[in-house]
Amino acid sequence: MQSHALDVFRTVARHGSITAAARELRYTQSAVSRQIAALEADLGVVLFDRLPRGVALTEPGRCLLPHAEAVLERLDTVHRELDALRGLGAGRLRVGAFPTAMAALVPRALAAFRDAHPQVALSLVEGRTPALLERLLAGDADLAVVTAPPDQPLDGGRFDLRHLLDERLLVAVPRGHRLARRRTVRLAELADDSFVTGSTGADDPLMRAAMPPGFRPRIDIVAADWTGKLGCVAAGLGVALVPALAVRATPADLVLLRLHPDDAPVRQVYAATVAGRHRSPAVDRLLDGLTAQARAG
Amino acid sequence: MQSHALDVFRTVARHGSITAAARELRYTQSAVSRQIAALEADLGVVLFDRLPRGVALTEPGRCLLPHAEAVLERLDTVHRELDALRGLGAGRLRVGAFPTAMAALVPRALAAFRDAHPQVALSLVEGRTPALLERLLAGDADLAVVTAPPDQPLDGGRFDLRHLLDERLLVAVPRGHRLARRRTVRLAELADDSFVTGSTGADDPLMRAAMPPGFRPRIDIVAADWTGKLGCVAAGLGVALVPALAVRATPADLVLLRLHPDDAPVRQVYAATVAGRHRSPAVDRLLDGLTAQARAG
DNA sequence: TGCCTGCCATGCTTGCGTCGCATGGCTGGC
DNA sequence: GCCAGCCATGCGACGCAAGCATGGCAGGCA
Repeated sequence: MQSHALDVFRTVARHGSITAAARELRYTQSAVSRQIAALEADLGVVLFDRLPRGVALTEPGRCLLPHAEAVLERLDTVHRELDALRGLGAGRLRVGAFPTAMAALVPRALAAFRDAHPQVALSLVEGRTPALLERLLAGDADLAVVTAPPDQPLDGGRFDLRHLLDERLLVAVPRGHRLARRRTVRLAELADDSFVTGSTGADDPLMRAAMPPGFRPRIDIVAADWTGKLGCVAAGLGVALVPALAVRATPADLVLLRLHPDDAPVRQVYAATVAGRHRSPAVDRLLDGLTAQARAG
Repeated sequence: MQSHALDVFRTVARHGSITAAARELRYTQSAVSRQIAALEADLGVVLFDRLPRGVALTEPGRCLLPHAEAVLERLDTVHRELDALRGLGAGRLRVGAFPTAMAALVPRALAAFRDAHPQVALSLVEGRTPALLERLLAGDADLAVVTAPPDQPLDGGRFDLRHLLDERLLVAVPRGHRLARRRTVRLAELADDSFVTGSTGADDPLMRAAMPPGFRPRIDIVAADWTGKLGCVAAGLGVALVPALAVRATPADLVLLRLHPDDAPVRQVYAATVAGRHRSPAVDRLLDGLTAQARAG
């Protein structure tokens, strides 16, 4: 006896008509009639009385119906559970992350994910938050690790946002710098220092986020990546604002100072997916991994 | 997906070997191999890792196994319950009967049936023949004990009619009545007697059935049930026509006389089911019980 | 190292099962 | 009486299931 026959039986019972069930199931009436007859022969009972207009469940038919429904429901559960497992046994996971999240947080979470689910193909794209969100909406990414300065909150309606952490800004100064012994420093105390940034002036997101009104830093050096920036700082060519996420270990030739809370609004870091879209088990699993990684620091 | 495949899957999982499962299931190894492969293709997951010596359940395979067992167990339950229905181990039997058949014939047959098949749930509804037949057609009753006067034969085409007995009419007279010593009496001999009936005159089905043309009985007393009617007769207030079925025992203060065959057309009593409809074993068994009870008088 | 056995996968072939189309029979409504 | 609705069934085509035969791989033993 096959579960398909039980589905047909259930549909006929619901409609009280072989012809109507055949219509719904996209069969001819004759095929359904024969399927019911075969099921009756298999079970050795008559399941329906054939009336002039339709069919009526017999006692054995009434006995079978709840069982049929239970079996079909169970098989639905099977399919759902295997779908969930399948999502982690194969497939792809396309991730985007903003630059400083790519220093440690995201790579570590991805490495753990790959250890657990080696069959899932991973890809990681770096970008700035606005571009990453576009990728999400376009379906080119499954998940993006993004950040938002306090003055530019993310659109909570179009995205599901999982808060990962609040990111602090640090100041990198060379070990011999006059402020090297401090723990916390104010921006005003750096007014005479040259800043090493990723881009010139107001274009740099870090500088813009940290900039109180009227403060105009001197920028003599622009370096694209953190190796270059921190190298310049260590050589005494200037100081730099550094997101905590970008620091995997404190280099021996640098000192990292905290910015005073009044000078450095805290950036919030989220893992974003598109609201209302099916989320694969892999995405769910990576979300959990990122959350754990953020907690572990 | 068919339940047979689940049984094969379960057997392979138990043995940890396709070849051993094939042996138990009386298939070749190749057939079982292909059935597992088909199930895997159907579900979109790998259920077994193929080892040099046998097979091992994968994660999806381990997920499916308890579900497979539950579905197969459920289907076993289906088979058992339907077997029980087929063999009278369960189910319901809904019976209807016309009033005088409920005095002794039908209750006795039902009592015997319940003694033999206590798991079958019984219900009994009293009604007049036309209403009972409607209940049959509507599927609200499985069997009805009905009667038909000779001038109103039942529709033999829509119903299967099992003839149970021909019901005779008797005359109840008080023990001191002038005709009490007789065995048989003619209606004309009762012309001067007052009749006790269930309703006035021509409305009473018994009076109408027994009434020869031109015979106009005097009706002084109307009593609804047989206790009342026979009580009045015993008290000498009149005589009454009594269906043989209504008499469970001859009361000590009454004499029951037969009506002469020319005066009393015999009513036929049938057990009716709907023609062309599946008849459950319970119905068949009750038909036999009613027949036996009718013969036993 | 070579041979043998165990075990699963797969090609080829045959018979069975399923289903569409066409048709027949019955019932109920107009 | 005719028509429509509805279920059952014959015929034929196609797909599926399973046996036989064979291939490939791994492990054990002489």
